[in-house]
Amino acid sequence: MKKILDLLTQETAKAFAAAGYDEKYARVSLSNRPDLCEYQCNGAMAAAKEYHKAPAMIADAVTEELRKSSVFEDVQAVKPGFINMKLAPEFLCGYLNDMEKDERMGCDRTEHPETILIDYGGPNVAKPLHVGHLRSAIIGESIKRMGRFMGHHVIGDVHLGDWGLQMGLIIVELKERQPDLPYFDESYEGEYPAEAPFTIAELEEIYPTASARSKEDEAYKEEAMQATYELQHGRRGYQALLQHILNVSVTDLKRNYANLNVEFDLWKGESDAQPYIPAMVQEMKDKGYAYESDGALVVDVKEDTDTKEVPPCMILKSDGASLYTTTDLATLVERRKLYDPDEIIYVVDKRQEMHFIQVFRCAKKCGIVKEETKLRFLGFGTMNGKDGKPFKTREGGVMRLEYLIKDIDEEMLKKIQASRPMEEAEAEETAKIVGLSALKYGDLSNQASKDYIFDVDRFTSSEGNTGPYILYTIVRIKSILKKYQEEGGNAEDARILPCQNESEKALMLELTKFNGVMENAFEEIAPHKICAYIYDLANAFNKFYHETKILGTEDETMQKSRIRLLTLTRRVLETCIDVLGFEAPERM
RNA sequence: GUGUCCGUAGCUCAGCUGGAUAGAGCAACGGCCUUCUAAGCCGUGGGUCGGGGGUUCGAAUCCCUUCGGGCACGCCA
Repeated sequence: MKKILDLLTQETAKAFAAAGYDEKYARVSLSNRPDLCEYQCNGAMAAAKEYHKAPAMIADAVTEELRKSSVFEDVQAVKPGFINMKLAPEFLCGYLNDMEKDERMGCDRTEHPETILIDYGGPNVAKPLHVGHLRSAIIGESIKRMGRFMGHHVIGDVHLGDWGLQMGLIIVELKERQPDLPYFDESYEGEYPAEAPFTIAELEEIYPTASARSKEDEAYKEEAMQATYELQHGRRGYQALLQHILNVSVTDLKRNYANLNVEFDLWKGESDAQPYIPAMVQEMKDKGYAYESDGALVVDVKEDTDTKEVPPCMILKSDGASLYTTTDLATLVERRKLYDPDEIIYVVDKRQEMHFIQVFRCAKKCGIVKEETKLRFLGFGTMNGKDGKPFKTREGGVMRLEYLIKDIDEEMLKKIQASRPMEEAEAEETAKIVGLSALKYGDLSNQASKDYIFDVDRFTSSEGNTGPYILYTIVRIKSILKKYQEEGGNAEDARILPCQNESEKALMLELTKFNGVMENAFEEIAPHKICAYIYDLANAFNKFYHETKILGTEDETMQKSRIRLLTLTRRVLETCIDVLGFEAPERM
C-alpha cells in the first residue's frame, strides 16, 4: 500500500502541474503546527525562487487546485507560502479500511528481498552474560525482526567469543583441579566421556580464577598459552574439552537469551573461522595486498578522503599469530561461502568502530567480500547508571544480566501487586512480561548510538514513554474487545466509518503512519523510531479512550466501526512491539 | 596531539535531508473515577536549543570558530 504522505504528495503534484508549476515542489510532510493543519506543503516557497514570483501567489494557485480534490476537507494558503491541509474524513477512513483488509496493515514487503546477516550478541563462552551484552542482544534482535517484517531473509549470528587464551586458561585450571581426567593424558586413545567434567556454575568460577592467577603467576600463564597453542593445533583431549566448554556454555547462554526473548539462528563462533585463515592470508600475500611492517603482516586501508589517520589493518602479529582482525576477516570468508549475504550488520559497541572500518576496507580491498556487499557497523553507546558513569553494581562490579532482569521483575511485581489483586502465579508471570518490556523499551527508545542512563524506576513506570505504558494501552484495548465479544458483539463484517470527533481523527491519523514508520525505521536501522511512534499512537488512543465511550456508542454501526478501529490499533501496536522483541500480557 | 560523537526545560530524552509560536515524559502544582483497567486523562508553570560569527526570505537543524564532556587512535578482544 502506498504511504499516505506519498498519496498526498501525488495529489499535490497534480495541483502543482495544473497550476503550471513543477511537480518536484509538491512534497507533502506532516504538519509541524497541528493546531493549524494535519499536513503541509512548503514547496511554494522553494518554487518562488525558480519562478521569480511571490510564494503566496504560487501557494494560492496550488491551493485553488487542491480544493477540487476529494482527498482534502480543507486546504489553506498561509502567509509566506505555506499550504496547509486537512484530510477529508471519508478519505481517511477509506485508507484505514484498506489497511485493515491487509494482513500487513499496509506495510508492503520489500520489492528487493536481501539476505542480511546480523552479527550481534557476542558473548564469551565460560563467562556469564553481563550488562555489557544487553544492548547488542536487544538492538540486534529488534533489527533482525524489523528486517524480517520488511520481507528480507535475515540470519542472526551470535558470534561467540570462543577462541584465544581464555580457553587455554580454563584447560590449565581444570588440569590443576582434576589432573586425572583423560583429556590431559596424551597417550589416551579411547572415547572421551560424553558428560562434561564441570557444570556451568563451576565453569563460571574456573575462568575468573584462572584469569586472575595468570596475571600474577608467569609460569601459569605460560602454561595456558601453551595449552592454547596445543588446542589450536589439534590436540585431541583439548578439543574434546573445548566441545564440553562450548556445550555447557551454549546451553546456559540459550537459556539466558530466551529470558530476553532473543533467539539466534546461528551459534557460530570465532573458532569456526580459524580454518579459513591460512588460505586467506596466503591469498592476501599472493595478491600483494599484505606486506610486512615492523615484523607484522599488514594491509593498507587508508583512503584519500580520510580526515584522520587510519592505521593499516594488521593481519598477523610479528610472532605470526592471528588477531581479532584476522578472525573477523576469516569470518567474512566463511559467511560469504556459507550464506553469501547481500548485507552484514554488526551490532557492536561503538568503541570498536575503527576496528570495523579497517576490517570492512580490508575485506573489500582484498576481495574477501564482493564489491556490492554492504557491510554496516551499528555501534551502540554505553549503558550508564544514574550517575552518568558506566553501569555497575552497588559494590562497583559488573552486573550479571540475570540479576539485572531479576531486579526489574521484582520491581514490576511490586507495582502489579499494588495496583490490583491478582493470583500470585499470574502476577509473577505478568511481572516477567511487563518487566521485559520495561528493560527493552528503556533501551530501544534511545538512539542506539548514544549512551543512555539506565534507571529502573523510570523504565518500570507506566507513566511516560515506557514499555509498561505501551503494554497498559494494549491491555486496555484487549479488555474492551474481550468485553464486547462476551456481550455477544460481532463486528466482523463492519467497516470503519468516518471519524466523529477530533480525538478519533487523531487516532486514525496516527494509524496511517504505520507503513512509513516501519520502512523508515528499518532503512535507518533505528528501533527508537518505532518506539516514538507507538508512544504517539498509545497517547492518541488513550485520549480517544477517555473522550469516547466505545462500548457505550449508541449507533450500532458506529460502535462496530470503533471496535474495528480498536482492533486495528491493537494489531499495529502488537506488531510493533513484536518487532521490538516483547509482548503484551492479557491483563495487568 | 589527531580524529570522532555529543552539549536542547531542574532531570531523562525527541526533533537535526533548514521553514510558521523548539516538543514529550519525569519531577512541581491544580483538576477528573456510581459508567469499557485512574498502571489512565486534562490543565498550569518551566528554554537566549553550550558561547560567538557566517550562509539564507527563514537556522536547534548547514558552514566556520570557541568552550565543555565522552570515546578511539598498529602487534588485547
